[in-house]
Amino acid sequence: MAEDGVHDSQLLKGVLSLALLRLLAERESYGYELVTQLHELGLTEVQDGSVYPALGRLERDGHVTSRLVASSSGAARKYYRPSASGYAALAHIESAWHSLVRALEPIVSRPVPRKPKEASS
Amino acid sequence: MAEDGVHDSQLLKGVLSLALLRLLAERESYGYELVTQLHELGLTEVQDGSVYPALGRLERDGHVTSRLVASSSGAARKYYRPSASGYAALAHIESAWHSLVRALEPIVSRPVPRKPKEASS
DNA sequence: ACAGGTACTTGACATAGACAGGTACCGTGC
DNA sequence: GCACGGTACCTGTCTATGTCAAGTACCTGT
Repeated sequence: MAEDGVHDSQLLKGVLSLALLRLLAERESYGYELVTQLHELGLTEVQDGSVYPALGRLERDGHVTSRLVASSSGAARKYYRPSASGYAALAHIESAWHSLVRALEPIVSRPVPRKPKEASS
Repeated sequence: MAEDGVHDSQLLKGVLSLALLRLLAERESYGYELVTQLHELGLTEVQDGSVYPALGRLERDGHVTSRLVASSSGAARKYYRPSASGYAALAHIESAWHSLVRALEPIVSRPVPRKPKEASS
């Protein structure tokens, strides 16, 4: 068990763009590689079919720019890097993420009061 | 500033049911009160229009049971409490949440390498 | 009777992911 | 030369969840 890997699709929402932006801030990269990196981070459920559209959205919103680079070992790669607005968005989302984590902490980090049934002693 | 309150609708997805289930594990409650509690936790963006459907889903999925209780100061309240399956679901979602937080930590807790533009001295 | 707070419900709408399929490039083996 | 598998990307369809806005209903105080 605990063979985790997040696997709760809803929780991923919004987090993907955060992770992507953050990874790209670290260094320019492309979809295929980002998927691999996400998997290594433990986000094993993330599909490439989620990543490419996400990158598309980031680009559409002007948060990243892309350039095509021919590869000698397969199809051409589309490298992305954050734009100035991407850095701003990253800061914003990251702060929202921290707020969320902090907001949830008081309740999730407290042991669950077990009381599945009334212990009618 | 910092008047935050998460406000990134996508990030809330999936987290709402976690928070709701957790709060209900703490003690039986009803929609209106849960909304208030969430706001106090810092989840100020959560609308009652999100909470009631969420509670409905939890009930539909058998994770909570409800009972109607007349109130002497307004409309009747629908009190919810987790079922056995709700406790199981809570444990599951909570573990997924922790995995997610842990997975993101290595990247978000590192200072962002600022490089908005090539410093062409 | 009416205003206003309490409390729940509903429907139209938007969005992000999951999933599955398709395209295309490249080097290797035969 | 050609099939094959790995690299790389794109797209369409479906579903879940939230947002927003509106509506219903109960109860108390005036």
